[in-house]
Amino acid sequence: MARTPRNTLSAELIVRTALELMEAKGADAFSLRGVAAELGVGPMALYTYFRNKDELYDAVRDHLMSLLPAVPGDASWPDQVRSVCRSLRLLMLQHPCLAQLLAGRPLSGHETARVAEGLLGVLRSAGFDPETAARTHTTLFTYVLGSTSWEIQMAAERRDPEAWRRLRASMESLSARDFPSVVELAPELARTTGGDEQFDYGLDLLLAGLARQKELRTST
Amino acid sequence: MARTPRNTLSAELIVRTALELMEAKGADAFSLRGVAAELGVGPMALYTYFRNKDELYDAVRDHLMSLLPAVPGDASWPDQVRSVCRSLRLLMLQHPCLAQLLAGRPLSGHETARVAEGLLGVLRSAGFDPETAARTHTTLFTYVLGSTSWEIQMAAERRDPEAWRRLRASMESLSARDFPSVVELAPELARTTGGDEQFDYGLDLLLAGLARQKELRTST
DNA sequence: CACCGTACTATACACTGTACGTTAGGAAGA
DNA sequence: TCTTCCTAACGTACAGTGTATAGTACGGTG
Repeated sequence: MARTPRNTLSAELIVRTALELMEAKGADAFSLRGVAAELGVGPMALYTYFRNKDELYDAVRDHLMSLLPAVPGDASWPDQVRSVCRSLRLLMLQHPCLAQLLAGRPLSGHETARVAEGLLGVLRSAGFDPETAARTHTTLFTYVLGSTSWEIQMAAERRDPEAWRRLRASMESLSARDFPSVVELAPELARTTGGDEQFDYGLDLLLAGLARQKELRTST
Repeated sequence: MARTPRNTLSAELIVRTALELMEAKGADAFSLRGVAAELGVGPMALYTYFRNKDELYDAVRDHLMSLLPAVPGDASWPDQVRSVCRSLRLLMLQHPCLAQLLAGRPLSGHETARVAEGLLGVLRSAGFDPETAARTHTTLFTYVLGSTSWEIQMAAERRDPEAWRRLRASMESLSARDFPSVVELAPELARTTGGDEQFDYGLDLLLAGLARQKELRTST
């Protein structure tokens, strides 16, 4: 009788289960014991495949990153940049835990290099010099990360009635004397927190700045 | 004999102590019991002043935000925007835990409204319409947040020798066939991760995009 | 002086990640 | 076939965590 069946686990299975739990309950409510229980296994069984919790985090992150689509080859470079940035944002929106995984742990591994590769390739082909390409890549990447993380967090806020009530209350308690602009623009601020238009607005600002910089370079 | 001296605590003292611990050991290694021990008090004593850990987090965040300087009145609007963004970045660099506090919890409270107020005031004075001002504010804010969080995280990485070694190793194991651009631009990427120039580069892109957009609006 | 609210303590519970030592299933060698 | 060894999974244990609950003593007010 198979009291302790062997090879029921695998790194891939653990990662999949961990991802499910994170998506169901959020990345912070995730625990090793939780995923072990889900797999019907003791907590220590996971340590056969991962040295610690952080390593499992990284594996989940890399798995998610591997879902990123390739850069479309037939498009202008601004459209290619847009595509890469939107893909990353979309992936973060579909898997909200990804934001926390990207923010909380340093990147490493091949999958994260794929994002960089796509973007850097586009920029280099567009004629940017190495330093500018690297700087631009970092700028775009951090913009997507910050902007989308913020969006996700705000969306989560809106879903929790208690937190949402508090936020509204603290907004309305602001005196128009001390915070005239915030009070005046409250409806616009609420409307521009997240969404495709907001994301594209910032992205287009960056691209417009890039285009202008490119003009200046080539004209001299 | 004063076995249980009264009024030794206060919300402000707790916040100060919590901040010290966070800065010394990082925001994630912070615990209520640690603060209590530092204050020579039982863990539950803190619950007189804060309903839970998150509320203490928020109090620390608001305290840090109150350290932000006012917007300089005598400057062009792009310089004013630059000043606000740089101030926030500087504060985050001086208090690395602030990045985690801003990312992990929703904003609320008057102190966070102050940042918004400064930026929104500048943009409104510069002639931006309400919607554009709100959109621009969100874009700038999320850029500063994302960019500086990233910078802080990378700097922390570099300080930990073990993590740093791993990062280098995983970078060098990338094949030049699969990741030509990443491999080619590795030195530039390492150099452009963080620093004032990198931050200003992205900020200037955004400002250039804004300037161009402003031209287009006024010309029509 | 009696009283009561408030500031703090003590105890306890349900969690967490993980170090350590043990056990049993499968494969390989004699 | 029997022995041996490796390793996947187990169980136990420990030092933490946040916090619910109940108890206690001080300080100001009647």
